[in-house]
Amino acid sequence: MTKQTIQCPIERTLKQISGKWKSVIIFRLLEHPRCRFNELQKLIPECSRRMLALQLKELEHDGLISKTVYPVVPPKTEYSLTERGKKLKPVIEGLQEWGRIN
Amino acid sequence: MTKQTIQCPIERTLKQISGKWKSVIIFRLLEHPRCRFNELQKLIPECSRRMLALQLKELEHDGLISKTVYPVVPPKTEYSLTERGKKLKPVIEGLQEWGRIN
DNA sequence: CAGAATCCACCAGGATACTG
DNA sequence: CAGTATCCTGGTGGATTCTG
Repeated sequence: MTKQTIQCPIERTLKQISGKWKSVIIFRLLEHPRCRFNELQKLIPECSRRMLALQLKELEHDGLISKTVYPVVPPKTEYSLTERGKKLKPVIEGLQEWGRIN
Repeated sequence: MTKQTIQCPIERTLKQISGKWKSVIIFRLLEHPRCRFNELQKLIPECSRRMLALQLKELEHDGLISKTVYPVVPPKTEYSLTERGKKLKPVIEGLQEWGRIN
């Protein structure tokens, strides 16, 4: 988990979404709800498997996404945004929009 | 400057505002336009002078803030948001708001 | 006052290999 | 398939000192 400093709300938000791949993961999950691990991998090929796992774990810990594990062989998991995570939509779109026109 | 990866607009935005202190600096400059170096220091006491200087330099390089240097002794500088930087206001407020209620 | 320079510790993250 | 485990390196950021 990232370092401990004084926390104003902006910082808390950024801590939760600005991990190296978090914003992209959230963005992908907004357009592709219910993604499997490997699907996310393909959607974000520059992100290593290790990093993807780490970031997903943090996002889950922060309650932004939830993981469903199907007890089948071979393993199958699905990731989706929680309600809390979905509330980020306008914010993420704001970031997207500003980045697009600037 | 931060590392080079594939750039979707969100990432570009986050790169520019999510340096360790950048969002806070921007936030402070939204409420306190035209701040001197030491004033910012006092507004963000947990940020070291070194870091403040580095972050300000990057923000300036990215065209989010501008620096005015008055040719006086002792030195006097003032930092303020550029137009481009000011456009971040709704985004920053979105981050702030989400962090506040979540 | 407003920084720049230097030194150093730590850890984020890549590459690779292994597993239930 | 969906992850761990381990090893290793470059970069981030703190502390301190110097300067125009």
